[in-house]
Amino acid sequence: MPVGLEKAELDRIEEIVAVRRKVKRKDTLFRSGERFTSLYAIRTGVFKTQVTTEDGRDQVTGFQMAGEIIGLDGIVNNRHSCDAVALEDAEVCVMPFDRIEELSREVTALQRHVHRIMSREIVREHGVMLLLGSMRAEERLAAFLLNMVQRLHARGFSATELVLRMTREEIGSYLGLKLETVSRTLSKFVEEGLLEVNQRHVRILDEAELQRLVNPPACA
Amino acid sequence: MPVGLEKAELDRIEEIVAVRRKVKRKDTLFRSGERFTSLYAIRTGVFKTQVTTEDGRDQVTGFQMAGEIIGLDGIVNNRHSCDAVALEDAEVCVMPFDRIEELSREVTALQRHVHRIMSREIVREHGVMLLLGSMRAEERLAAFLLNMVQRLHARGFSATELVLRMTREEIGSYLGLKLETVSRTLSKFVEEGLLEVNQRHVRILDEAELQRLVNPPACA
DNA sequence: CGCCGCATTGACGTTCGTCAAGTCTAGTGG
DNA sequence: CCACTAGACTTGACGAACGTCAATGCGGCG
Repeated sequence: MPVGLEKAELDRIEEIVAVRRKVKRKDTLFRSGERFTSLYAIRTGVFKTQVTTEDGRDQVTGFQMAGEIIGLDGIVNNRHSCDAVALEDAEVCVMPFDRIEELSREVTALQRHVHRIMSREIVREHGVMLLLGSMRAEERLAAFLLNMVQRLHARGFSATELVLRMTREEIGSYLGLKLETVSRTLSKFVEEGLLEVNQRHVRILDEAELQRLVNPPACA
Repeated sequence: MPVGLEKAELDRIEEIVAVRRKVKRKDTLFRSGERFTSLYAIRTGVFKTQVTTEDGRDQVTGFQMAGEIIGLDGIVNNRHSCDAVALEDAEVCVMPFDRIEELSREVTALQRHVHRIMSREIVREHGVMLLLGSMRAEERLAAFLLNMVQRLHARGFSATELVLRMTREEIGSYLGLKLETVSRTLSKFVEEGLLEVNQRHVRILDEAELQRLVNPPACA
C-alpha cells in the first residue's frame, strides 16, 4: 500500500494496518450515519458502496475490490454518509484515521499517498458522472465491463474473463439503469458476439468493439 | 478559510494565499492535461468544471462559487483531469500545493481542513450520482435550484431569488438533460406557480413544493 | 440598428422503464 | 439424493419520459 521508504517509518505504518476485520457476505462494513473512525483497506472480497434517500431510493456509488480504500466519505462530518456492503465474504484492514493523520504529518510519502487516494476517488467519480450524464445504456455497460475486467487484470486475473459479484439490479443501480435494461443489453452484446454470458460469468470476445462503444471514434 | 489558530501559523497560511489571479469570463483557470501545481480558492465569480471525452461529449461536474476550492482532481497524477471555466469575471487565490502539504504537516488544523475539503467533494459527488442515476428531470432541476439558492443564501444573498450564471445547456450538462428539457421543465414550474423565471433570473415562490419534488414523502 | 447567442415551444422519434410471465440456479430440508 | 423454493435472471409487450429537429422569439452588444 505505501511506497518505498525507511524501516522505522514502515514499522509505524504497519502498526496502523495491524487490525483486521472480517465481513460476511451481505453484511455492512459501515452504514450511513454511523460514527467515522477509520478508513478501510480491502484485503479480500468485493464491496459496494451506496447512498440512500429518505424515500428509499438508493444509488450504488461504486464497487471496490482488493487494495482499494473505503470510508473517505466519513471524514467531513465524522459520520459516514453511505453504506459499505460486502458482496462476498471479505476481509479489511481497519486504519484509524487519527493515526493516519498523525503519521502522515511525519512521513511525507504517506501524506502524499493519502492525498492521491482522495484525489483519485474524486476523479473516478467525475468519470461516473460522465457515464451517468451523457452515455446510453450500451455505452454505460460496455464501460462498466471494461473497467471491471481491467481492474481485475491489474490484480492478476484474466484480461477477458470475469465473475460479477453483484446482481443485475446492483449493476443497474450503479449505471442508472433498471435491471431489465442491464439484462437486455447484455443479451444484445451476446447476440452481437461481443460477449459470452453465463449468469455472472462473463467472457469478453471483442474488447475492441466494446471500447469503440465507450468512445466512438471522433467523427471529424 | 482556515479555522481558529495561532498567529505565527496564520501568517504562514496567509503567505500561501497571497498570490491572486484574475480570470475573465469564458477563460479557463486550468484545462485537462495541464500540469497541476496549485489549488485555487475562489474569491469572486462562479466557475464550472467539466470533463470531456475524446469524441467531444462533455459533462459539467460542478459549479463552484466564492469560498470553494477547485483543482483537487489534479493531485493524483500531477495533471488536471478537467477544465475549470469562469462563468463570469472572477478572482482566485493561487495556493501552491507543495506549500499546502508542507504547512499541513505542521499545522494539524490545516491538515484536517484539507482532508475535510476533499472528503466533502467526494460526498457532494455521491449526491450528484444519486441525482443522475435515479431522479427524473423535475426532481433534478428542483434539487439543482434549491442547492444553488441555499449556497447563495449562505453567502449573504437572497434565500428566494437567484441569478443563474450558466446557460440552459450548462445546467443540462450538469443534470444529464438536454437544454430543451431544462427549458421545458422550468416553464412547467412557472405554470405550476413554483417559480418566476425571467431569463437567468429566478425567484422561488414555493420552496416547500420544490423540496417535496426532490424528496417525495416516504409513502409508507 | 442589426446581428448573434441564448431561450422557448411544438411535433415527432427513440430509449429506456414498467408490468408481467416464465426460466434457471443454488440452497434447503425431507 | 432429490424435490422444493426463493432469489436472480430473461424476455416480451407496452407506455412514458426525454431527446431530436426545427421554427421562432428575445435581449444584449457592437
